[in-house]
Amino acid sequence: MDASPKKPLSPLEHKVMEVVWEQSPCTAEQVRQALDGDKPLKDSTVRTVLRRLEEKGYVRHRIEGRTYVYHHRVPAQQAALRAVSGIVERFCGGSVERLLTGMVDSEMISPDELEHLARRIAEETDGKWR
Amino acid sequence: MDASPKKPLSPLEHKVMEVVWEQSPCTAEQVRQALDGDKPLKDSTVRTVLRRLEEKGYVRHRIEGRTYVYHHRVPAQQAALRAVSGIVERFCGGSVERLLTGMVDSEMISPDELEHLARRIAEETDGKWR
DNA sequence: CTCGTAACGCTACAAACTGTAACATTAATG
DNA sequence: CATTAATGTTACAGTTTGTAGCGTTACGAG
Repeated sequence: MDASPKKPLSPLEHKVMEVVWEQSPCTAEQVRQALDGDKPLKDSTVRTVLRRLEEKGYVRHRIEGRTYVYHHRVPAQQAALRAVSGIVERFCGGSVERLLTGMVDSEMISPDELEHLARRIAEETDGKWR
Repeated sequence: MDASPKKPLSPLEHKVMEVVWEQSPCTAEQVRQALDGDKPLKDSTVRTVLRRLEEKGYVRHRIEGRTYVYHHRVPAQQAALRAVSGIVERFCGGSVERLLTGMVDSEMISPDELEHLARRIAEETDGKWR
């Protein structure tokens, strides 16, 4: 089977994915509209990107009537994790600790908050598993 | 001023950066040797990559005698954090919590370990500041 | 049944990025 | 001054990205 996608997303692909993640099942046209902003893309452009995303394994489509309805294959969070673990791997020599320390140092999160979250998560999973 | 680099690194650039991060100040030749493995690169190749890395703001060089000595401009950890925060931003809607939850769910780190680290980090920073 | 139209398929293409490198220049050094 | 170690300059093919045009086709309106 084709494992989860590992290829990185280009900026535009990313924007498209954001829409897909948010709108769950959606058509190319919906994506196009969601993205229109300052620079409206041609529908063919959007469809190309979606096709590439499908090739990369990020989305899949089903046919409804004669319309392609796309939906993501991997949840945003999973994609994020994959990306993060890649980063941790490459930049921090695989040390999650160093990453967390860094997140605190750089004030991405406060020590307190981190501890809080950690505890909560521990509790939750604890309840769930044991 | 040129803010810290935001451009992503290509695979090869990344490998080079790893060497630079590890060997601190180093020459192109040193990098080349560190990378030689199965596929030795020409020195000009390495120098090109280093130059590009300098353009991207990841390294800087000083001249020693007539040799370029490179050193990183941003520590590996900082680069990692920058990357991670970008990810959290884009994939998780800025929620660090969701990221952590995900890291636990995906077993990147166990709940216990996370709690442990969190506590230690909290203590450390606490001790450092107050 | 005929047409306009909505949707998709296929193909293209220039710009930027990557990996890789050859060749030119230049400044110490013996 | 010739050799050589280092850098400067330039190139180039392959891939990725952003963007899109054009062709085909199945429906629904008339």
